[in-house]
Amino acid sequence: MVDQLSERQRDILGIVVREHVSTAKPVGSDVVCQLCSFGVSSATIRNEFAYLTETGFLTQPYTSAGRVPTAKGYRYFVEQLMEESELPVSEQLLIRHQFHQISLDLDQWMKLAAAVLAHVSGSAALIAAPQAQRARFRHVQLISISEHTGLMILVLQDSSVHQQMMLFSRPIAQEELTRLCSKLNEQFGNVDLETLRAQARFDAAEPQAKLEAEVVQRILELIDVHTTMKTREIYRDGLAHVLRAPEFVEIERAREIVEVLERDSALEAMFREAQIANGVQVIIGGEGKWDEIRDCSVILSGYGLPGEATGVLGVLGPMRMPYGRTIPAVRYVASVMSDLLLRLYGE
Amino acid sequence: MVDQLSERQRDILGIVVREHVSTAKPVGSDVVCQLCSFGVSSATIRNEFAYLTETGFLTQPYTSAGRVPTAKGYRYFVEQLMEESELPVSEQLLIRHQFHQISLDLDQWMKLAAAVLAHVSGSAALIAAPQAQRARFRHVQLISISEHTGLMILVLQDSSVHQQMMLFSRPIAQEELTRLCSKLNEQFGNVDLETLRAQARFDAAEPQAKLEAEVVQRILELIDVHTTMKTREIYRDGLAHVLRAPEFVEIERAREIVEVLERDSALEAMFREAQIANGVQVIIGGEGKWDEIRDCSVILSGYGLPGEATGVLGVLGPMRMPYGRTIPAVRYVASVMSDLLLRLYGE
DNA sequence: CTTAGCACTCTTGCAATTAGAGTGCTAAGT
DNA sequence: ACTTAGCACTCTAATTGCAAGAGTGCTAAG
Repeated sequence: MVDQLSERQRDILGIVVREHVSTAKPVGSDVVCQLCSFGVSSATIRNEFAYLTETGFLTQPYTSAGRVPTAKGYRYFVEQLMEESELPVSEQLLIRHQFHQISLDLDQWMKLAAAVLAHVSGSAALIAAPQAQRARFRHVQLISISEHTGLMILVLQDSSVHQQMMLFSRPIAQEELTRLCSKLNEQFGNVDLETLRAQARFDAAEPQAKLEAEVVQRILELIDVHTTMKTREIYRDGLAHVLRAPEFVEIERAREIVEVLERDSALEAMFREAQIANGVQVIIGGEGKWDEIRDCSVILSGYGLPGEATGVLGVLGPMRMPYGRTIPAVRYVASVMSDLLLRLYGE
Repeated sequence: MVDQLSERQRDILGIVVREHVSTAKPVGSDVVCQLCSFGVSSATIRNEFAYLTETGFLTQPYTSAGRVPTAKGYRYFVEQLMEESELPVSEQLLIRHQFHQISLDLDQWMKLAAAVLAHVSGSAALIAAPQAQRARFRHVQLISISEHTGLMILVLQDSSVHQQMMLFSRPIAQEELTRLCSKLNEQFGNVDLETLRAQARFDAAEPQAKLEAEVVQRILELIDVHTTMKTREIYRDGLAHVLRAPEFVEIERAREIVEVLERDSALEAMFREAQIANGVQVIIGGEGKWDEIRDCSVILSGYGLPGEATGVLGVLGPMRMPYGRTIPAVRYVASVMSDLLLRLYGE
């Protein structure tokens, strides 16, 4: 990315990107000529085109067609040329308002966030639930369902609630479960995960408290699952939007994208990168790593409370995307979600 | 549907359906002629074609092409002609095994059910979480998050767990919350919903127990939401499968379907019907009611414990669908889910 | 360095043609 | 009265050719 572009080349690249984004067609030299402010002829533009094509910022779909930006071209545009246009304040307020309308519920928020993001971006929206980096025990409750089954409810320090069924090897009454829970809640009240783990090992050695040992075991398992970010819920919306883009008229391409969007593991791979980087992350054309989305771009942003609980949200759309509008939109929704989480998890 | 078809007409219709399902192309008279057992010429078949077309079981995509079954044709096939071929026992066992592999967790089961259904049917799988017809209180827990916020966890008789954040108008400590919960749990232990509702009205009149009144209020709200089936979670999988069908090469059609599959409300409308009927329900070509899926079929089945908690699952695919295989598949997965729920909710 | 001019390339759209599939009808056969 | 061979007819799908147009690359002159 050491290529130095002249002022004019930058301008031309910018024009080509903007024009191509809005028309979806290759951009010819005289179109640029008419749009650009410096008075030069289309022949000059053509010379510059030749250079930009040689250096990999543009391509031609076929010999002697207009030019189309490459992934490298878009990248340059996003990093150097683009100017972001914030969401209009009225829309910002509308969004914030919608979140405050609904109840204080993470699940609802996630769905709304996906819907809002899909709406403002016109692309497919993705959002992964926030996840704690390190989890601490807060509360456990065991509820007897039948003689041999119970429902365990676990609340962690980050306010996440987890539930799991348990099968008991002997009949156990609610009273015994309640007693056990009181004990555990008191005992583990503000204990570190490591301490808890040590405790578990200790308990396992003592055969008399079989039930307790098992419950503790389960608690640890759930915490592990919660922390490894393998299983977090991914919310999607506006999937149909991407099928609107002309680059997906051939159903094959469209199916490929839908398959990626459906496969949690594929998305997690991208999310992982974005969660580490801070700020908005733009993946253009799969960046060589994800061939299935070679003509898509993904705009992601982490959100949440760093160190406490963080998630990832963003959009996936055609590479030919209005970055200048979409990036601020993603950033804004991320900030709204962060604010909400701050309220939810307490200060 | 009073049309009487002769033995031979039925046979021909069956052949056309089966052939069209496997080739996706209009079926000509001599193809049928070669496939049918009774020795008649293609001219005779053509005469029968004319009748079947007139009575609305078949159509021609254009004058002088082969015949294609109409929705009515498929309907007749499904109800009278089709013979179901059960899933091979090996596959049945494999499926059951998969469910027993994973932990005793409804959410996991739903995801797996969707995946399995998508896999065996080769279409898009849909599954709505089971929902209680009438809900009874079982347990409530309030956990202090910060001075002014608390997390309410509500467990109903059907083992469903609900959570909601609460904002307090005055600082409240965990002790007070715990005390309140104990009281409520004892008081409402096995109380009917109606009694609870009456209680709430009574409480509202007494100003001194503001917190308690609000908690009870929230509990009732959650139960309402849980029972109205407006909000239950819908799991999807194998969405990309339907884009494989040749009827969706024109992206427009494909987008329409994806839009329907994405919109919860659209699916709920269909689910509602299937939940009432028992056994497997087949909706062919939208049945005049849902134009967006005019060339799709939906196969649905209720599952769960009637009177206790029931859900709906099924698949959506092109109208040209191997009903004889798909219907048993849906039925089988529904039965597996019912068995699992029986275990989960206790006998 | 810029630009006018021009030949060249490639797509796109349109029309005409052909081959083939499959029908519908008629008239003859059983 | 049902069946069937025969045949004209219709419509699609694939191929071809052609003309228009867009846009380029190159060259030579400003």
